[in-house]
Amino acid sequence: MAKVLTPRNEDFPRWYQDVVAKAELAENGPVKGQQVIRPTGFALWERMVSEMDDRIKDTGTENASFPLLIPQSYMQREAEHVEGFAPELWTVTHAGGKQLEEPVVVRPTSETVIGEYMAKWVQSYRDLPLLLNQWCNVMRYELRTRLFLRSSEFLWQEGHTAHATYEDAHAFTLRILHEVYADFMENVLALPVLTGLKTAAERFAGALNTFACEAMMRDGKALQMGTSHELGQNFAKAFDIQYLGSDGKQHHCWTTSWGTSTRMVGGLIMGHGDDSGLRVPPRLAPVQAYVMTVKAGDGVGEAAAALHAGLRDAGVRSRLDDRTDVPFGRRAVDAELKGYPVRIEVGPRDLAEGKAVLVRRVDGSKTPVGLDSVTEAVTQALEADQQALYDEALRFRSDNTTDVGTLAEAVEAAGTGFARLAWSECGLEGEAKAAEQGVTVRCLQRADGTVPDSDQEPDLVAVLARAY
RNA sequence: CGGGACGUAGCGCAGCUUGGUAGCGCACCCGCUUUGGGAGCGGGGGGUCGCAGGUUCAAAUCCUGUCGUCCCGACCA
Repeated sequence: MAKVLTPRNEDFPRWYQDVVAKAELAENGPVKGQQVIRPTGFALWERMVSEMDDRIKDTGTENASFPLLIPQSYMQREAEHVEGFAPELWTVTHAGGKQLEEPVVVRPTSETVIGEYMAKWVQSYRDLPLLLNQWCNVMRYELRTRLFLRSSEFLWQEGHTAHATYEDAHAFTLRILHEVYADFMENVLALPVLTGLKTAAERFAGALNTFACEAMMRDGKALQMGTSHELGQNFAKAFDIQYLGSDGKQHHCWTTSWGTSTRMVGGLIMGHGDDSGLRVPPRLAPVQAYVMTVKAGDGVGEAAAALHAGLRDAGVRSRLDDRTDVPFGRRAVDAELKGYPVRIEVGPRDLAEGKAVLVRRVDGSKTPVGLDSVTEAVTQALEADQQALYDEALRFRSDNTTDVGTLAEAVEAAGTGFARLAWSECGLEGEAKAAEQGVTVRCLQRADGTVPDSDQEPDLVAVLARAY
């Protein structure tokens, strides 16, 4: 078979670009760092949005929409926040052909505008918690960009909540991390993620603590897939988000914010893809089953259409390809590039035996299946392959995670994967030193892998890796 | 933003050293034969050579600048 993609082990970044291009996921926009997401890529994002949105709403959070443009003065109200985002801001200085009196910034994130409105909407402890989310685009100026992984404009979801107490805000931050983010990533994206606490160096600008989900890509590098921040009372004080408590006194709220972006599409590609292209986990897949005619023949088109209809009736997201003007090989290769979990091939030879061929993307296996049992076989395959992808990714991560005793060993091990080192052995100095060699502390965990409440806990483990 | 490489048709590239009317493969269009793993043959369309200056009778080719892309760093979802 002709080589369609640069092999992963030959040049991983090139392989990634090849997949993005050949699977028709996205391409560069006309302005530096921007991206055009094509229908095949956007369909993946839409499925992510759908699954994530359900989980977000299950926490009682409601969607709303806030403006793209933010007064520059808002950004400046929280000192660390401005400082952290200043290098990434896009600023609008003109409108209607005239210079603006106060420049406005294009949102890099919306803590500030939303904080302003939270302050209006929260009056009493009875208004709490206030749980908001918005799906939108944000812009951050970036020096080095890569499709999906880092672009100047990207799509995301940002949740913003206000709570009466520290405990409630803290608990909610972790609830989002586990019940929404990690749950979605592991059960839908089939990507095992480490959940942990970010070090001060990696913390969100203006946050008390940042928690994150980190996944391992197939080149051993880490990708931060989502973050959940407890903002303490920093923004509440900057934006005067106060409530009257049952004690008759005014109190500042405790706020949180949390986000996941189109970067997850990049994670999906690099977490599951192989030398033939994308491999999309069935629960996520916009197209789960791809029914294709192999070649023209008596009753072939009809049989394929019937199988397609049967699958749809059974709730399978099926697509029919009955084209006869494109050779079989090209269509098969294309289906593999796009990572459709299963393919049903129907040709005259199969029909003569009353069968179709079930091809599974995960392992490439081909199994003849009686026409009557195609739907059942597909359903079972989808179920099994969702698990197979997760298991494979988990195994890869375990095989490439090393427990080490010194910083030097950690940096060495991070060349191929994750290194686990006692935080007491690493420390802020070790973190800075590793950073010089392109290795960062991805997160801090307790020895048993659970998420610490703060970096002051004893016996924490630092996970070090190279990262995207 | 520093270091390196590269911008020639939608994609991948040759041509540049030694200036002289722009080429190849794939993709695209038409026809016929094909369709069980990127089909074959024949015919055809498409590029002010990233952009702007300069040198020259003449610039894809030489010079300067600029923009963009990729890789490595610094900054980051």
